[in-house]
Amino acid sequence: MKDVIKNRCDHPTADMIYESCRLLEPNISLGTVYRNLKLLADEGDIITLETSDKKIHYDGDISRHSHFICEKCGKIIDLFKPSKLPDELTELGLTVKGEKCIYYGDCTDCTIKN
Amino acid sequence: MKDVIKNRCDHPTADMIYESCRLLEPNISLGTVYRNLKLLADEGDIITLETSDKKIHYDGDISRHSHFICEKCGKIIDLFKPSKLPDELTELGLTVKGEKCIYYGDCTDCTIKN
DNA sequence: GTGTTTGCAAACCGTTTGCATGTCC
DNA sequence: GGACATGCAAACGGTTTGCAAACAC
Repeated sequence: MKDVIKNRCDHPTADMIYESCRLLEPNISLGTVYRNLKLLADEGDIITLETSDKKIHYDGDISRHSHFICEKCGKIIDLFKPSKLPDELTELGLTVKGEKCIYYGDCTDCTIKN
Repeated sequence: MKDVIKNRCDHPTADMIYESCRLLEPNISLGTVYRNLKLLADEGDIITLETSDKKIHYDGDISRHSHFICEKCGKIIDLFKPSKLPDELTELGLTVKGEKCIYYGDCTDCTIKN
C-alpha cells in the first residue's frame, strides 16, 4: 500500500490508489484504503494536498517541495527548487513544515487555450 | 449577501455565512447561500480557500495577499506583505493569480502548547 | 407575459465508521 | 487465546441540484 503510493510520481486521489491496489489485491476494500491513507498521513509518510475538486490528493514524496495547482484543469505540478519563504511568516512566528505551500493559478496549457 | 462577506475580516465557511445572513433575512435558505457564493467566486468577487477541514472557506478581500493555515487548529492567517514568488513558476510558464498561495504549518499558539 | 431568483428537500459523492470476520503471533 | 488488520455496508456531512413558487421588469 505504501509502495503503491511511493512508486508513482503523480498525486493520486484515494480512488485512484484504490484502483491501483485492486490490480495487486483484487479484494481490497475502499475503507481499508482510506484507513491506511489516513494512517500514513498521520505518521508523516505521505503528504495530503487540498485541491478545489473536493478530493484529497496524496503525495508519496515527502521531500521539501511545494506545489502548483491549476484552478482551471486541476493539474498539480511539483516545484522542487527551494524557494525563499516570506519574512512575514517568521515575523508572525509561523513555521511552515517541509515547505508545504500551494500556489494557485493557470497552467501553460490552460493559458494557451484561452 | 456580498456585503455580508465583504464586511467581515475573517474567512467564513458557507454555514457561517448562512448564519450571518439569517440574522438579516431569516428565511434565506442554505441552497441560496451556496448558489450565490459560487456565483461570486466564479465572477472573482470573492476568493475560495481549500483547507483540510473539508469545508470551503471564503475571503471577501480579493486584494493581493496570501494565506497561512495551521494544520493543527485550522486557523487562517492573512499575509499581506507581497512576497517574491519562486522563479521556478515563471520558468515553467505558470501564472499565480492575485498571489494566491497557501502555506501550511503550525501557528504560534499550537507551537507553544506542545 | 418572460426571465431570473428563491426556498425547500432530496440527491450527490468523497470520506468515515461500526461491526463481524479473518489473520498473525 | 489476544491484538490487530480487513471487507463490507451503512452512515456522515458539506455541497449541489431539481422543481415549484415568488419576484422583477
